[in-house]
Formats: sequence, structure tokens, C-alpha cells
Amino acid sequence: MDTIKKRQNAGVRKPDIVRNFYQVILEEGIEGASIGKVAKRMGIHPSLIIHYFQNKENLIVALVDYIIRRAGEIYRELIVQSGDPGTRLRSLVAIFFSEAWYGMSDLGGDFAILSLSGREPRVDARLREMYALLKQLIVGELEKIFKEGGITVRDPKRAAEIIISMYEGYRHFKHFYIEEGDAEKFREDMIASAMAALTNN
Amino acid sequence: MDTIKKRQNAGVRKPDIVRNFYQVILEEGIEGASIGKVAKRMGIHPSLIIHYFQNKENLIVALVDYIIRRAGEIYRELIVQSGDPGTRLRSLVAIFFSEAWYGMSDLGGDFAILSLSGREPRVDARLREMYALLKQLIVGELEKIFKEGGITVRDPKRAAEIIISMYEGYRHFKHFYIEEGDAEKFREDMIASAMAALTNN
Amino acid sequence: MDTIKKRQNAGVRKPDIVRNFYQVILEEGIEGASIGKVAKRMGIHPSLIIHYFQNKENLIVALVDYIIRRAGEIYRELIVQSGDPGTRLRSLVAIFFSEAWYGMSDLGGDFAILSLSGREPRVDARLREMYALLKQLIVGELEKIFKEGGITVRDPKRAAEIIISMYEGYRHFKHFYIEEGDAEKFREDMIASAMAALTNN
Amino acid sequence: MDTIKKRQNAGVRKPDIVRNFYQVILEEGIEGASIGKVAKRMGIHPSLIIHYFQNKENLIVALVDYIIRRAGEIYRELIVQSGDPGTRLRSLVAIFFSEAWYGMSDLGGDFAILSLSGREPRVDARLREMYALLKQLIVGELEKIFKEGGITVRDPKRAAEIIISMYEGYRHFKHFYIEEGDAEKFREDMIASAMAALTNN
DNA sequence: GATGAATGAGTGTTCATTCAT
DNA sequence: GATGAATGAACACTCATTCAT
Repeated sequence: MDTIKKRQNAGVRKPDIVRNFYQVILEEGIEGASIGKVAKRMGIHPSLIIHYFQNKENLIVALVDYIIRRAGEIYRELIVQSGDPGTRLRSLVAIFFSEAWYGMSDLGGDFAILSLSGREPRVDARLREMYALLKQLIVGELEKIFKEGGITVRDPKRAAEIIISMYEGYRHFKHFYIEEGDAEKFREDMIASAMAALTNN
Repeated sequence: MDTIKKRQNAGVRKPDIVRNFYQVILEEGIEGASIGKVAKRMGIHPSLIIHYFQNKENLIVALVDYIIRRAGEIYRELIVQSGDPGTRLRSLVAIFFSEAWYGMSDLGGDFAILSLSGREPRVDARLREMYALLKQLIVGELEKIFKEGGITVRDPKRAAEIIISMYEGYRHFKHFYIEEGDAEKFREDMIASAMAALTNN
Repeated sequence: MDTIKKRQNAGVRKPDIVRNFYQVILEEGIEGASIGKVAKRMGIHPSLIIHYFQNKENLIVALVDYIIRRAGEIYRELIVQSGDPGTRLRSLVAIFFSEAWYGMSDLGGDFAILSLSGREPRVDARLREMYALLKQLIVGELEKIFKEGGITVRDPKRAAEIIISMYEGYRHFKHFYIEEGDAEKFREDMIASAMAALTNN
Repeated sequence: MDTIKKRQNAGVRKPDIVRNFYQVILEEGIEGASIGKVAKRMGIHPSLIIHYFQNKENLIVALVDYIIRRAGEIYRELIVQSGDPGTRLRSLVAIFFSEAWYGMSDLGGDFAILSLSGREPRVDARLREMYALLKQLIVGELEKIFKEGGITVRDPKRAAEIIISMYEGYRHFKHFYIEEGDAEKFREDMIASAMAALTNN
């Protein structure tokens, strides 16, 4: 009954290809990812991928878009909208050091895409866009919190930038020098350090 | 006098190949780097590279070793050994946010290698080693500083880990969301935040 | 009329490739046969051969299939279906010592493929199949002959096996120790010996 | 004390290389055998093999010599020199169908070398020599046996040729169509058939 | 006798892509 | 929308061999 896989349209196929491309990158790295492998994985012909994306570069850009879109979704899922200002500030900071945010993407995939950004202007542009958006989200949140009273921060934009730097360093590098057993304690210490850095600012 | 290129020995050729390999990665990314391109760049035959490294994996591992070795050298160049404890603590932190440390390697190259670490155990092992070494250097330095008086930090090891997280996030990601004109000010703010995080610890 | 070489389909190209592969093996031996040489011979690109066969092993297996198929065809061409039992028995034996059967394939090619059988299970399997089929053909023929009367053989299966052993030794090795001038006489003597061995069985 | 492997002379090294070359052929086939693999197997430098044999062809020829020499040795070990003529005739025939003779060399290796004979004149020449020698040994033996009485054979040379054909077919091909359990019975039947063929001659 | 440096041709295979169907 | 034929460049790597040491 169900004519699986045959004769689908772009709306279904294109994101499907992008997802599979991401999987291949995770398994084999950027240098090991190819249109052929994506096709084999999906049981379709490589030419069909070209048919949809024209060339590999377009596929990479589509992948970056896909990843950024997912990051936005996860942020919206995690953000806490109620409670007193002090609690909400801590919650905001905690998001970026949470398991959910950490596990949002695969580090191998992240680094692969980041390594592209230097040579592929469209990738670089999209990453800047993403960070701009994220900064804006944090700033907006901070301003809402501060307006409600008590806490003051001289420069919310700078505060947002410091948060981003801290969590990126934490997120991408901690597994190289933190041991499994110490992970939860380190997470808490990082949040405390971020709060100290923030309110000192 | 100097019969360049012909009949050299492993001691000269191997590091030369590694350096050229790194250049190719910077220019074309991990996915664009090939033994053939390195050979062309050097005016030698690809098989000579195989002669020295047996296969591409070994070459990659040698590159990681080379990069790590350079990081160690730069750290030793930058470390300040005299002055009162307070000044020296700030100098230590400042190293990791300095232009010299930031410019030590190319971010594209860094990400390329980091993206390998998930799939190549030898790369992962070496990176862990490097971070362990770096942590140890910082801890040693912190302990010396604290012993001389005044400043106290509950846990120097944790302090080192927080410094590393902060500077890694700063170093690798800041260019995505900090504008040129604001760079110097941001650098100072990050150092201040790091100090706050540290002494709060 | 005939736009040779361009845009053909698998039905035409695949056997064409197999035939050319066989020729290359005859000329240069298994150790000298390469996909590149086959392609050059056909005026096509090596990757087209990969396109059809995926890898060299598959090509080898296809070649073995091709050779075995040809052996079956030749047997069917040579088999005599009429005459009295005694004559027909002799005709059957004579087939395997005939020029046509001897010249069916090139010995160099035979040995090349036989040498593969130890390391390539699919080649071994196909050779066993071929011998099973041949044995069955001979047994069937012997039984028909015996049923019509006169001649008796205790065990037709064993008789078939002995015939095969004798003609294989004759076919593959005689040229190492029989001189040209003596060839025809030796052929007759071998047929006589086979008959003696058979009816003695 | 024992300076193993270092600084040996040609008398020791050359046969050692040939033996290792044979092993590589057995494991990887003619098409997979290379000087490099032999060298790695022996823990020496490939250049050293070239140093001794100048090129690969010479090594192959040396291997054929080695194999033929071993065949001669085994024949001499197996030949029975006493007993009555009838028993000795049967013993002679039985040699070539014996396990010892069958297992004298690896079939994969045999076929690999036989496949070379068509393209390498020196290999072909040596094989012919070997068969000539073998034929001569058998003829001599048959004549001794016949001289002692009883048994007559019209043409001992032809008889030798028939024996060779039969055992070669048996030796090289039987494993494709004889099952393990039937092997011993088949061996006896082949000997009987050979005797019948012989005394009928 | 033995090794290392170097070459250059050649291996099988992958790759992105184009074109016709 | 989807596949197959075809290409040509590139890939990592192997090979036999030469030469200098």
C-alpha cells in the first residue's frame, strides 16, 4: 500500500538528505563525507542528490542551516519564562551549561562545520547570524530580568558575550580535561564562575 | 652551496613534510588536504611522503604532535617569572587571552584537528595529553604564586580548568560575535571576568 | 549507423568487459591484469568498469562464470546423441581428449583462475559447481548408454570421476612432456587407456 | 652471542628469500606477491632482495628451481628399491597417488607457477626439464622391473607419459569433485585404473 | 652486506558531476 | 522525480627499481 521512498517531493526529500548527510559527517568526518555515501545510506542514486542540491557546497550550506535551526528550537525549549529575577538569571545561565544544550549537537560535527567556516563564506555568514541571534535572545532576556528589579549589570550585550565565550569553551573542550566523575561538580563550578563574572561586570 | 631538495635525511624531511601538510590544511581544509598536494607543494614525489610516514594517518598524528609541541614552546616564551604575586597572577591569566596565544595556531586548522579527535584515538590521546600538561603548568604556577602570599584559591586544579574553559571559548569563538573595533576592550573584560571567576573560586 | 562505444547498456557492456579482461589475463597473466589495462584496451575509462562491477573481485567472479558457461556450451556442441552404445561410449570419452575440448580455453588462463580458487571462495564454489555439473552430464550419458545394452560399468559416478581426472591431466599437462609430432598418437593412446580404465571399473 | 639475521652471506640468505617468497605466494597468490612483502616478512629491506636477485623475474626463476629440486628429493625418498617386480610396479604407481606426493606442494602455488610458464620462457624450460627428468626416472624404473621378468609393456616411455597424465589430473583436480569421505577409495580406484591402463598398453 | 632516499609508473577505487532517458 | 551511463580528476598507496652511503 505504502509506496515508501519512491516518488517523493522536494519538501520531504531535501531535509531527509540533509539529515543523512549530517549522520555521515558524524560517522566519517567532513573529509570522509561524500554524496555517494549519503546516497547509499538512503538507498537512492547519487545523481538524485545532485538533482536536489546541484552540488556539494549547497548541501553543506543546507546542513549548516539545519543545525542552526535546531539550536534555536532547543533554546526555545529550555528557556524559563517565570519566577523571580534572581532565579531566572541563574536559570538562563544554567541552560548553556546543561546536558540538553551540550548534547544538542555532536562535537565532531561542530568542529567539522567550524573548520569549514574559514573557507566557505556562506557558512561563515550563517554562523555569525546564529551568534547574533543568540546574543540578541540573551540580551533581551537579561533586560527583562533586570527591569523587574534588583540585579544590575552595566552592559547586557557584553554580559551576553561573556556567557557565550564561557559556555563555548566549556561545551566544546571540557571533555578533553574533565573526568567523567568530576563532570557534574565542574558544571556547577562553571555556572558559579559565570555568575560571578556576570554580576561583577 | 646548498643542494636543496636532493638527498636529505629523515631528520630534515619529516618535519618539513609536516609543516607543509599543515599549510595545505589551512588552505584547503582537512577534507581538501591530500598527500598529493603536499608533495606538489614541496616539489617531491607523493610516494616519498609515504616512504617517511607509511600512511596518511601517521602524518596526521605527526602534525598533531607538531602543533602541540609548538603550543608548549609559546607558553614557555610567554610565562612571566618575576614580580609580586598579584601581578604575576594577572600576567598568567593574560597569557591565554593574548594575541600571541590566540594567533599561535590557525582556527581553521584547530577545528580540523579537533574534528578528527572523535574518530582517531591517537589524536584524541595526544590532545588529552596536551591539556593535562597545560593544566599541570598552570597549577604549578598558581601554587607558586599562592605560596608567596596574599591570594588564596580553594582549589588550584579547578581554577586551572576554569581558565582553560574560558580562554578556549574566547580564543576559538570570539571572532564570530565580536567586532574588530571592540576586540581589545572585550579582551580586557574577559581577563577581568576570568580573574573574578578565579578569586571567587 | 552504429555509434560504437557511446551509451551502451549493462547487457552489452558487462560481457564485453569480461571478454576483454580474459584477453588481458591471457596476455599478461593474473598478476599483470589490471582494470586500467582492460579499460585502455576498450578505449573507456577505468571507472566505468568499476561502475559496472564495483570492484575487481566481482570482475574475476564474472570471468569465471563466463568461462564455465562457455565450457558447457562446447560440451553440448560436441556430444553425440546417436549410434550404437559401444560407439557412443567411445565418442563420449573422445570428446574430452579432442582438440576442441583442449582448445576450449587457454591453459595460462585456466591456471590463473585455478590459482585463485584457494583464496577466493566464490571462485572455488563456482569451480566445484562446474565439475558437479560435468560429472552429472557424463553420468547421465553413461547410464543411457548402458541401459541400451551390452556394456556394464559397476559405478557410473566413479567412472565419470576417473574420466575427468584422466582428461584433466592430459589436457593441462601433456604439452610439458609430449612432443608435437607424437601428439596425435598420444591422444589415441590416452583414449584407449581411458577406455581400459573405464571398462575395467 | 648469536648475531641472528645480521650480516649473512648469499649461501644462507638467497634460499631463505626464496622460501619466504614461496610462502607469500601461497598466502597471497602470484598477483599478491611482491618483493616488499617478502622483505617485511623477513624483517629486511626490499633493496636487499634486489641486491641478491637483481630483479623479480630472477627471483621467480629461483623459486621454480627450488620447487623442482624439492620434487626430486621427495621422489627419491618414496621410491621402493626391493621386492618382486609386480609389487614394485604397483609401488611405483602408488607413489604418485600417495599423500606424500600429493602434499608435496601447495596446489595454489603450483597453479600460480604453471600460469607463469606461458609467459616466462625460463619457467617453461625448467618445467619441461623437470618432466623430462621425471619421465626418465619412471622409464628407468619400469625397465628394471620388466627386465626382472613377467610383466611386459610395449612402450615404457608411453607408459610413463600415461602415468604422469593420470596422476597430474588426479593430484591437481580431484579436490574439486571428490568428497573427503570418498578420498581414500577414489585413490585406490585411480591406482587400479592406472594399472589397467598401463598393462593394457 | 645492508639500509635509506628517491623515483615514477601503476594499482584499485572514490568522487562530484553531466547527460540522456 | 529518478536512474543509469559515462567521464576525468583525484585519491592513498604499492611496486620494482636505482643510487648513494
